[in-house]
Amino acid sequence: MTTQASDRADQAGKGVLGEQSEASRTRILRAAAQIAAECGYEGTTISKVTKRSGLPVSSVYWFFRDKDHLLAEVVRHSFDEWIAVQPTWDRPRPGARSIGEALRTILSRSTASLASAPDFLRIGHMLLLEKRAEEPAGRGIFMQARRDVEKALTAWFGVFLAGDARAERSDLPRDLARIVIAATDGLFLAHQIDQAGDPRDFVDMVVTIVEAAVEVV
Amino acid sequence: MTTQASDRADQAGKGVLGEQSEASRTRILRAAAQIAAECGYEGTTISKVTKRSGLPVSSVYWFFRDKDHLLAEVVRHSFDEWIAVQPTWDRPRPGARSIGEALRTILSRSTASLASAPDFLRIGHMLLLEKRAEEPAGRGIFMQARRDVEKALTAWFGVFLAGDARAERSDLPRDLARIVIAATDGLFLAHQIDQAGDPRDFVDMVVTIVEAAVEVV
DNA sequence: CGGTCCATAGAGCGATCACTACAGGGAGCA
DNA sequence: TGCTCCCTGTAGTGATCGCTCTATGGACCG
Repeated sequence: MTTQASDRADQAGKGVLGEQSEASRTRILRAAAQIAAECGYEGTTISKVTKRSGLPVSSVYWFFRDKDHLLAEVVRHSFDEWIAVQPTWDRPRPGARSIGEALRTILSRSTASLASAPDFLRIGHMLLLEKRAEEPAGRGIFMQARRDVEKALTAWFGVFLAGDARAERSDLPRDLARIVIAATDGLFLAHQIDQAGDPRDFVDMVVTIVEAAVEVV
Repeated sequence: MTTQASDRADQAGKGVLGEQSEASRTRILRAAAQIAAECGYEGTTISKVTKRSGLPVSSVYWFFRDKDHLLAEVVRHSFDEWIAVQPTWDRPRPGARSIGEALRTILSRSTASLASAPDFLRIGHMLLLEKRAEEPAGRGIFMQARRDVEKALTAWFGVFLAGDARAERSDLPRDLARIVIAATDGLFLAHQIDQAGDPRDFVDMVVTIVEAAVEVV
């Protein structure tokens, strides 16, 4: 899941855009992300994007094929920004003693960034909730990102539990990964209501749940 | 949280509509619920509603003030339908021995109906995800419904834990209620991707989590 | 039969939608 | 100076949006 070239750059055959060009493209993406967060998928109009970005409609269609591809790139761009600041899930931190401690370290950073720039998560959830006939391009991108995260989390749990007696149940790491993701989804949604909720409480909750789940199983 | 009279019935001063009238109103609500599930809030257009319901636009505006109030009534109607088939949360079932067993009984019925008619949950989640300036009427209705459920769940846990040593921590029942709600949200969302997932697995998961949480705290 | 009210039918309003066409400006190179 | 290419500016397309208007069919009451 890495950033691919835009529609325009694809046609030009180069992955590199000029400074001005890149800046304009990013301004459009940011404006679209904000508006999608406020008005939803269908509520995001090209007119609003041009007003907020300050760029004309022709610039939007210069960089992006149509509205659908614009929003797909918003999801991709936002997810790439998020994943770039994540700690590596490849293996447990060397100093970690318990699974709870290790998980807490990672989740603290993940949720902190989730609270600051969750556009891909917000828009992705919107796209998951709609079951329309012709699915938007952004939906596929979000689902792929989700699968990647689940895979990484599963691997992380797998490595951590290696040598453990419970490792015999081969689907335990995957179940734990799904619990973490589902808990993140549910509490991200709860956060939309109760903005005052402390992210650390959220982390405590998830860690408690996972520790307990490992204990019980 | 009970069904209120519609805009039209309000003006007429009577809560009762004729047979034909009630049937038409319900057809419009059902059509709007389906379309909102497919296309989202802004994607729900009066034109689509008239096509699917078979009733003309004038009938829609006869029963509902505008699009916003129509969708608010969809949320209310769907939630009322759901709550009507729920078991009472007032007190634990007499025969239940453990909190896990009691919770399992209730959650089994709740999730079974969630899988069949979750329109209010789906639309409600959409409304929660959007943080627009002027909030839709349906959002307030959904949040009130949510608070009612949290309250009932909190009371249920409170009664169940009465006399327990842990009852000293007065916010434990509320925390448990929020865990159940967040887990339901998260796994409802996961269900949108993996339609094949067995609801019973879902119940097992939540029960395990709550049992563990009670144990650990 | 005429009067009243409910619900439906359908035309049409101005505004906005996604998107296109095309001209023009500015930086680089000659 | 003139040519080229990238990006911007503006005007406009037909379609559809939410919503209003007026007319009408049918049930009930006299």
